[in-house]
Amino acid sequence: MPKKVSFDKLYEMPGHLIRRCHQISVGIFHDVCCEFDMTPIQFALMSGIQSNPGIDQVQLSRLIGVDRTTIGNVILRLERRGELKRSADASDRRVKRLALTPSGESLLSAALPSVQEVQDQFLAPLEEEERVEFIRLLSKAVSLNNDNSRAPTAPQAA
Amino acid sequence: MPKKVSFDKLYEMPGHLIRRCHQISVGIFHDVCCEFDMTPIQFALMSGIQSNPGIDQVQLSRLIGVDRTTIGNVILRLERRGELKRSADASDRRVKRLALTPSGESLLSAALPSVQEVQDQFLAPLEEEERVEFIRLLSKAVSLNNDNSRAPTAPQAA
DNA sequence: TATTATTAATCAGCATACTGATAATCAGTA
DNA sequence: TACTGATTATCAGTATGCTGATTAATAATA
Repeated sequence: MPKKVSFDKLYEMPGHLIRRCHQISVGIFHDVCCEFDMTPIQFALMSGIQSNPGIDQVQLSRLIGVDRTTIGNVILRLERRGELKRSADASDRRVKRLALTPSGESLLSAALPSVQEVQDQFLAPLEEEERVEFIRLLSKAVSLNNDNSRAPTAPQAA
Repeated sequence: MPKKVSFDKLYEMPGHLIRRCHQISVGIFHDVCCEFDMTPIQFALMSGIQSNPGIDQVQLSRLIGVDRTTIGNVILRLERRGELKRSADASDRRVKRLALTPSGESLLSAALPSVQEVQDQFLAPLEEEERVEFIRLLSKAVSLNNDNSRAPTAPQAA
């Protein structure tokens, strides 16, 4: 079969490999955490709220690196499920402050070991030293490309 | 502000870091390739078809690691734009074979240098040795986790 | 031949992720 | 005070990525 330059290089392109890693990581998450009926982004969002109760949507989106429009929809779903509550800010009527409900707190605590298990399972095929280096390189790529991101993180809120 | 275990570890979790990398990679793609009005997955899909003209949707989805339902929608959009054509297989009426149109071939060729530039830009913050190691670790994580993936690749078609 | 199993493509539905625009509100200034 | 600019949340629209189900066609078998 004919082969062209564009496809020969696809399997070596960081963009393609990262998309596949993301796909795999999300797949493992759903396998391991299926009993909690939760998505990776919902876990991140609830973690951010738990650590910063009363945070608003914009600050939360900067904390975990999720687009502010996207986060609005995620919050809506979690609010409907009763895992968090929105309340109007007293001095600024634009702001809606976020806090977990007791149900949300329980869910987050219950899911945490499984979420850790997801990370371990993803890294399992790598050698111990490779795991450390992989995380270091991912962190470096993320932090040094942060300004190029569509939803840059600004974790000063935490 | 209070901090909890779940959030302390988020920034070190491969799942979170990979999601952010993906977000950044896609963001750079759209910045650099905006003139081509194309998405990363559309590029991958067109590359796969160019290298395997006449491939069907299932084989293509296994080649580039995209869910078969998702790929149907991407193909539909590219067909409407005139970048590819679907034609019924003669001996198996279930199968629809895919091929790029001249317009699709031109688009792919024109975009290739920019797509390469996306990869370079993403890797730019890393040292030369780190880039090689990063790609090696990404490849290893992808290939050894392939069976855990929701859309495992099976590149025997290429 | 008739039945069963498998496969390719599609459909409905949901969630993430973005763009660009808008409404409401707040802060700073002429 | 009135105006301007910035900010928070939201809306409409589009694309990727999945689940589970369905339809049509093929392949394998009793």
